[in-house]
Amino acid sequence: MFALIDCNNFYASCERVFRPDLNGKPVVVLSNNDGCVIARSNEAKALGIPMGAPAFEYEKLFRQHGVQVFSANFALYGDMSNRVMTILSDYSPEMEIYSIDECFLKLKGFDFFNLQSHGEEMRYKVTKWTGIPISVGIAPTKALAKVANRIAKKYPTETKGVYIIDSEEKRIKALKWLKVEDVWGIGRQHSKRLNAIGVKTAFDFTQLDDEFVKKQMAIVGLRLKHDLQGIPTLDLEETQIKKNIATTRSFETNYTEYEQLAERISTFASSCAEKLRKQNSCCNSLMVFIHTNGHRKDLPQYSRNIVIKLSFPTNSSIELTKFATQALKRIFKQGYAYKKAGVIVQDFSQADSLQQKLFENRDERHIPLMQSIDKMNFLFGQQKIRLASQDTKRVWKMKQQKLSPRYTTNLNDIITINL
DNA sequence: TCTGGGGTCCTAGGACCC
DNA sequence: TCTGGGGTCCTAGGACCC
Repeated sequence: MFALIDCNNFYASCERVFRPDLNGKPVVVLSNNDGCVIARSNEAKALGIPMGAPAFEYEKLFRQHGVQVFSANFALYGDMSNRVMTILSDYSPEMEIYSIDECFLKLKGFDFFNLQSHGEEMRYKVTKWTGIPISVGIAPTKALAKVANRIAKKYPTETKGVYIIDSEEKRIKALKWLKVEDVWGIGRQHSKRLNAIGVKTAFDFTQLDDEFVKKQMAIVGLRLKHDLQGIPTLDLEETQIKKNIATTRSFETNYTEYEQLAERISTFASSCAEKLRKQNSCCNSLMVFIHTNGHRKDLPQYSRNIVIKLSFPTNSSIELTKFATQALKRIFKQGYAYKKAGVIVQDFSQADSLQQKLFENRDERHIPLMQSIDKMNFLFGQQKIRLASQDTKRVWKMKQQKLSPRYTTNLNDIITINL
């Protein structure tokens, strides 16, 4: 059996942990730059605020209904996630952290366990120790565990937040209840096509012919179908090491000058380098992209990306910044109002087993230098040591008007309790 | 005026090899 | 008029996830 544990309205719940006065009130969390709604409490969902809603379009509604609005506080959410995952890791030796607020547990050898009470205990302990409410779905396959989780979340009182699919009757009942567009792995495109041929529920989907599913949705779709039929096809995935690393941002205002973009690109490249070093990888290729604001039909549009093959694998901030700046030079065009840019590094090799090249002009001195920088930044706070090409005067700022304190990661922000 | 940021996997098709 | 048969590797683009 697999368990899928999912935090309810995760970001909104994190904000509430330290603001219990917000319980029962509508809460939304916005994306970077306070752009879109990326998390909603149940009360906010009930007001009809959709996922991804542009904040400026909903300002009036927020005010009318006293919706509590927060800027994304990823320092807080990341730390809360670690706490939740650490607790859950005690409930099975095999765990896959699927996203910031979700994990799978493999319950192999749990035949003599009462899974219902096992799930209820997880739920009790996580809520008690972190303040985050969770839902638990348990089933013979991952895709069915996802379905079970949905039921647990939808009917918290009836299920006590834990639902188990452990019989054929329950499986069929659950699949007939679930709309095909809500199935994990079936997105907008596929559900449109499926709906068109009369496939409305997850159950309808499992009744389709294998060949047909494979033709329409490739091998991924077929695996999903089998998993939903109760034939375990998807197993826990262990990959911890990322295959791509990106740092990209939208700007609060438009940038028109090369120098402004060059500073951003330098910062993004050195952030990618830092993330590479964290997972002990070097990259062999790098992409830089810039584009104007696609929503502004009144402005001339320009969008380009460029991929640079590096002559040697590296994770040095200095090297990557140099390559990224060269790349930017080749795609930058004067006369446009740029709104977004980013750096993506790809094609990794392991940092400690690099292939030596005959004409490699890699500077070995960067290795201890980067180690020292990382160490100092860890000790003295993020970004204390930066490259001169980065924003040393802290000119650049993200729009974050409703940022909550970093309650759990910054001593200055720790809460005070008056007894 | 204001519209996020990060990932994964798969497939088709082109370029190339012998 | 007729023009083989088998591979590999790479990339762009599509679909999906949270």
